[in-house]
Amino acid sequence: MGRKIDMKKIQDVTKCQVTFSKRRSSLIKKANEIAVCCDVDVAFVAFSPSGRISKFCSQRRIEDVLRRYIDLPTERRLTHVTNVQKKLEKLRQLDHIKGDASKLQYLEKQ
Amino acid sequence: MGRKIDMKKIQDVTKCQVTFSKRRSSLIKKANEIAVCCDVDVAFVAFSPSGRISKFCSQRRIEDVLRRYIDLPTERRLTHVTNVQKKLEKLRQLDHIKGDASKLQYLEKQ
DNA sequence: CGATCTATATATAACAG
DNA sequence: TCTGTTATATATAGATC
Repeated sequence: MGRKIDMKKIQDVTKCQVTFSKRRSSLIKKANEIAVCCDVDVAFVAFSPSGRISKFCSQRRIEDVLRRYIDLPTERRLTHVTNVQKKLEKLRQLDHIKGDASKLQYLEKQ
Repeated sequence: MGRKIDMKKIQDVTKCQVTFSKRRSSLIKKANEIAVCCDVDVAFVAFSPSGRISKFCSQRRIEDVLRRYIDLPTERRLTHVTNVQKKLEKLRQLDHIKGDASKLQYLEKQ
């Protein structure tokens, strides 16, 4: 979408805020879509460095969904790490070695 | 993206699972992008009806991010409902008035 | 199920006002 | 900052294997 950007922190403060605002809207929109269409309870929370908080929840009380997760037995939580997150973690390790995020991400998709 | 679908629960079980799987991947990918590019801590949790759990967190321990939110004073949390969520809620009310069956599902969850 | 392909629908970076 | 436009990059429904 739009011109491609590197997978690294946006240094320009204004540009970073604009990007955050736009992407947050899209993210929440999609969270709502998956919640409705796939009938799942979804909760999303984001803390910005400046202390701002963004959240979305498909139910009335986000606390219930979040606590439902936190209250799970530890071993149950650990077994539910998604494959996608595993891939992301693998990517981070590669990034650390080669130091070029955008190139590695391209490789990861192959 | 792809052929448009209605904003209502996908009745076909197989189709619903496929859609959930695809959209979850995209959602987590975007959550990671906004976390990195905008330097924010993000947490995402989803409970499917069948009991499956999906999560993503930009930090090592998702519990920390979720609890960080839950532990906020109630009034602080309430003041941080995003404008997008407000719009979604307003949309639901309008939908209710118009009586579109597929949109009534929103209200049921409230 | 999971992967891949293709035609569309969306998302969005850069820009303009 | 906020809104709107536009050119591109992504996401994804449906189909097929």
